[in-house]
Amino acid sequence: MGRPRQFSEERAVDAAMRVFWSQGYEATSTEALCTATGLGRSSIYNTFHSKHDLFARALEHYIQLTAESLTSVLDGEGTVRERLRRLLDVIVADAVDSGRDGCLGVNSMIELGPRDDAVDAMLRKDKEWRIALLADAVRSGQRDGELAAGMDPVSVAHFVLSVIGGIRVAARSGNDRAVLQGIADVAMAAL
Amino acid sequence: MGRPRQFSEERAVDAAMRVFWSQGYEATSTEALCTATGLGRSSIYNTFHSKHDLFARALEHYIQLTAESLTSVLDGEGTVRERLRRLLDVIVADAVDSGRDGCLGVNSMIELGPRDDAVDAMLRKDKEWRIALLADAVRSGQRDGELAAGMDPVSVAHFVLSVIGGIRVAARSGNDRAVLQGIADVAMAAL
DNA sequence: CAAATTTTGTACCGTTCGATCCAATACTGA
DNA sequence: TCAGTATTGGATCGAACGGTACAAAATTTG
Repeated sequence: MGRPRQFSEERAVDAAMRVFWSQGYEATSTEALCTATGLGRSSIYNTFHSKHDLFARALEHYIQLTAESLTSVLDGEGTVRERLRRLLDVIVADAVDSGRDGCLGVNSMIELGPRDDAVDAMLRKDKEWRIALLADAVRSGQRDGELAAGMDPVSVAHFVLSVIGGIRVAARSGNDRAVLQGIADVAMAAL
Repeated sequence: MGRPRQFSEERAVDAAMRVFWSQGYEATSTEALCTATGLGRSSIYNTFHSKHDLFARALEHYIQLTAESLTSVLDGEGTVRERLRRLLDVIVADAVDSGRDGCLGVNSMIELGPRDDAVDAMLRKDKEWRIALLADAVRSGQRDGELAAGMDPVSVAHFVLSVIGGIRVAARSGNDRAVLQGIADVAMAAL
């Protein structure tokens, strides 16, 4: 009962995510969120309670999107090395697509991680999950004799995540596709 | 002539650098800068003209410090591979020392790069300089037959910078020394 | 010593921030 | 049809922001 909503909550979260992504948390005003989502202040506060809560929703949405992308690549066809290669290619392609926005996860960890426990916990949990997924892939590649057995799978997982982070920072620094692709190429030589 | 300063400009810039480093630009209030530097508002604005200008000074100071560190490692003893290894070790050690502060350069590029031309230009110029230095080192290693000749030196340079960025992001994400060291170890396998 | 000059501390400026209040609006269910 | 309920737009809140004005204080120079 009551007056029905004139907007889609999911669409609003998605629009908010994009603004936070390109401008950062502090630099995004509530008015900017109103313009981007098309909602009025009342609707935003009535639905999401605060700027911080809306940001958490947006970040969760982003984490879910990228998680799906990661699993779909790692569950794909081919050897583990081929799949890791494809993972980096996807990262490069995404980085080129999103221009200088970089990665919302990395951006948020840097801007808010050290002083926002809620955000920190979300990103930490997601990171642990990705490390486990990558480490599993590495272990399976090592079992098949396809990846060097001497390396610690968890370290390799951290390395891959670190290279991904580095590529996204490089993208936000304005490097072009060739540079990002070159980084991915060299990184693959380590595996 | 006139009343003499009661503070050291250099010390003030250094103190400001540390606050910006750990809190970020937007999240650092002018009052926080007063407390950290020990100066009053008047002294800050009389000397540095604006928060943004003070930040530029602080960032320049940081860039200079890290540039000195980079040259001192790359100009050191040993093979190129040994020096690159030592470079990553220094990065890891610094990252552990500065705790979750990460790298002011990376932090600033992410927070301000896309919307602050002055900051963007400073960081871009510094990056180009570091790429050139690293690429030179790689080329010299390749001439001596000590590094694989097949790789593009500039790509390798970007890779190293990217790994450094990744390590610093990982540090700001709260990873401990063992994780950071593991990333450096795997990265060295690519060279 | 006094005029000139610069720094310093304090009070304050206008603006913008995130957030709230409230009446008008648009629905549901009895 | 109308009481009840939730959403909406608009006005507005107090706090905090970056920055300024101004006079007292502390020097140098003549």
